[in-house]
This record gives sequence, structure tokens and C-alpha cells, in this order.
Amino acid sequence: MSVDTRWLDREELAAWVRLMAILELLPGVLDAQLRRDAQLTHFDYYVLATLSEAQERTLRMTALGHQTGATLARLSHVVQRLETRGLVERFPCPADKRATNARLTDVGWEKVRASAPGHAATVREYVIDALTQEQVTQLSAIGDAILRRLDSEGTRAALYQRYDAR
Amino acid sequence: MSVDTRWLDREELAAWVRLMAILELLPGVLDAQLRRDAQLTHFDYYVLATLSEAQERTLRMTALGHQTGATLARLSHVVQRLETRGLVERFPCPADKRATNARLTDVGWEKVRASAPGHAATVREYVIDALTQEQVTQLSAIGDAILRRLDSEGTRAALYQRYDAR
DNA sequence: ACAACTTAGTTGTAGATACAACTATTCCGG
DNA sequence: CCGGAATAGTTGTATCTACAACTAAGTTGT
Repeated sequence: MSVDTRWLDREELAAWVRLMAILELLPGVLDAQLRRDAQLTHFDYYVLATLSEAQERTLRMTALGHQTGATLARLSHVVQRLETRGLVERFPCPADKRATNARLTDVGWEKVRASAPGHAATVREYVIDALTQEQVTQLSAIGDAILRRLDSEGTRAALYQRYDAR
Repeated sequence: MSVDTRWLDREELAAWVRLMAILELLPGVLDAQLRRDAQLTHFDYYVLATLSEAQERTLRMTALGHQTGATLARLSHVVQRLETRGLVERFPCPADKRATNARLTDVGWEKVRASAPGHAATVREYVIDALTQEQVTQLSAIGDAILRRLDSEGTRAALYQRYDAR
């Protein structure tokens, strides 16, 4: 609680206001498209997509939580809803009786397959295609830098490297 | 609904995954700090801060909605809560009887004053200070490009220019 | 001058997330 | 090998947001 605050200068404020506006608007756009075309929230989709790329289309709840950036409580509610809809199934992990595995069902896999193109198109339309190739590279580096602060425990670091630009 | 989807290449995916992670994590961090230190959500704070910079600390609901990127319905609920807490007051616009003005009270102004330094410090800690000066400039340009797509009606364009980096 | 339309805002409700409290295992030091 | 701590996950509740329906006031064309 220092007396002299380092306020943002003009350049910094410009960047921050824009990032904040994106934070406010982009999730709504992604949600709206997926809700309309696939009856999924963006987070639902992300959970399903993450499972679809895992070994056996199965992950432990904790691992799924780390990869998607969600708390276990949130994930538990979401997976429960997805299970009710038959997109995912849960079963106790044999190796650790505390743990629960979540597996993508065939119906769930079909849902991901069907909704992926529309989602990719939306991401292109509103983000990637708005940028030059150089800006895409810059954004990647900027994202890395910010995430090192946000995700200081490095719980998700493995994920970024997996999608490393090289 | 074309048959051949243009998937994201390696570089694009790297940038997108990072942006998505920020979208997922940053709002929670901002909310948590303001909730803890000022009993405000980030959006509450943004509403109060926007009013604090307006003429007479007063704005019409519609104008406030545009500047903050919120729908009128959301804003109405939020302002109602802020009014209950005595931070904002509403009164009918004399010029247009359909309209409502929202004005920051003295208590609300004091709340903004008191919470601004902590918020600025958080923004610095997790975003601005993580970046080089060059990256701040790049982020500003990238944000501009994305917002031109997201905010195609340009309802908020005025705001960005106000915070233009020159 | 009046019917149809648009604009401004509120309110009710359902769905999603955060937070805290809780149960059930597993791990670990002495 | 046992008691305390840590880990894994679930569940209840309060809060916040989105969506749709609604009221009220202004605008416009004829």
C-alpha cells in the first residue's frame, strides 16, 4: 500500500483499455456462436476438445482442470452437466480411489467433430484473420509473457509448450 | 458451412491458445483483487471509474453501457446494486423522459479513489510490467485490429481514440 | 393527429461461476 | 503403523450474467 502509485502512461493505458475491451467482448462472441450452433458454452467446448486430444479420450479431473484453467469445483459442475447430456462419462480411477476419470463418449466426440469447423471459423474471423502474420507472432510472445505472471505455479506451462510456435 | 475448413497453423494456434488462457485467467485475478480489497467486481469498478471521468460524474445508462461494453439489461442490474450500496444514484433525464442518468455519489467517488491504486498495481503486476515497451505498443495495435472486428458497429470506437497512444 | 416503429430502460427467470464446507482417500513423519 | 496433513473431488448456496418479455416515451410517415 505505497503512497506513490505508478499510474499507467499514455501508451500503457491505450494497450490496457484495448485488452480490457477484448476481455469483455470476445468471450460473449465465442459463447454466442457455440451456443447457437452446438448448444455449448465456449468452456464446454474447450473441455470436450481437450478430452478429444487426450490418450483414450480420458483425463483425470485434476488434469482436465489444469489444462482448461478451471477450478475443480467449476469443472465438477460442468462435467456433471455434460454427463447428463451423454457427451462425457465419469468413472473412478482404479489406481487412486480418490480420483475420477472423465472420458469423452462417442456422442461427445461427434459433437466436437461437428462443431470444430464453425468454432475455428469464428476464431479466424474475429482474431487471427484480423492480424498480420507478424502480429500473430507478437501476440504469441506477449501472451507468453503475461501468462508467466498469471500462471506463476506453471501448472499450465506444459500446455503452452505443446502448442509452441517453435 | 464450407466443406474445407481453414484450420489454424502452428503459429496461429500458439497465439490463440495463449490468448484463450489469458481470457480464462485474467478476469478472475482482477475480480479477486478488487473483491478482496474493495468489495467490487472488476465490472463494478469499471462502471464507477467510467462515471468518475465523465462530466458531472454523470452519464446516461445507454452511454455508460456503450463505454463499458455492457448490455443495458446487465448494466441496469449492476447499477441497481451499486445504488443500493450508495455508490451511485439514478435520476430521470429532464431532456428525454425515457432516459435515466446515473451519477457517482461522493461515497462512490471516494471508493474509486481508494481502490484505484491497488487496481493499477494489479494491472501493472500481471500485464504491463510483464511486457517490454515495444510489446506494449504492439499489444495496442493488435487490440485495435481485433476490436475493429469485434466492435464492428464502432459503438466504442470513440473510447479507444480517447485513450489513443497517439 | 394518430398508428406503427424505434429507442430507453427495467424486471423476471434460468443458467453458470465462485466460494466455502464437506467427504473420502492417500501420503508422510516419528 | 498410526495420527495429522495433503490431495481429489463433490455439493450447496449466493451472486452475476444472458435472454426474453415488458412498460414508457419519443419519432415518423401519411
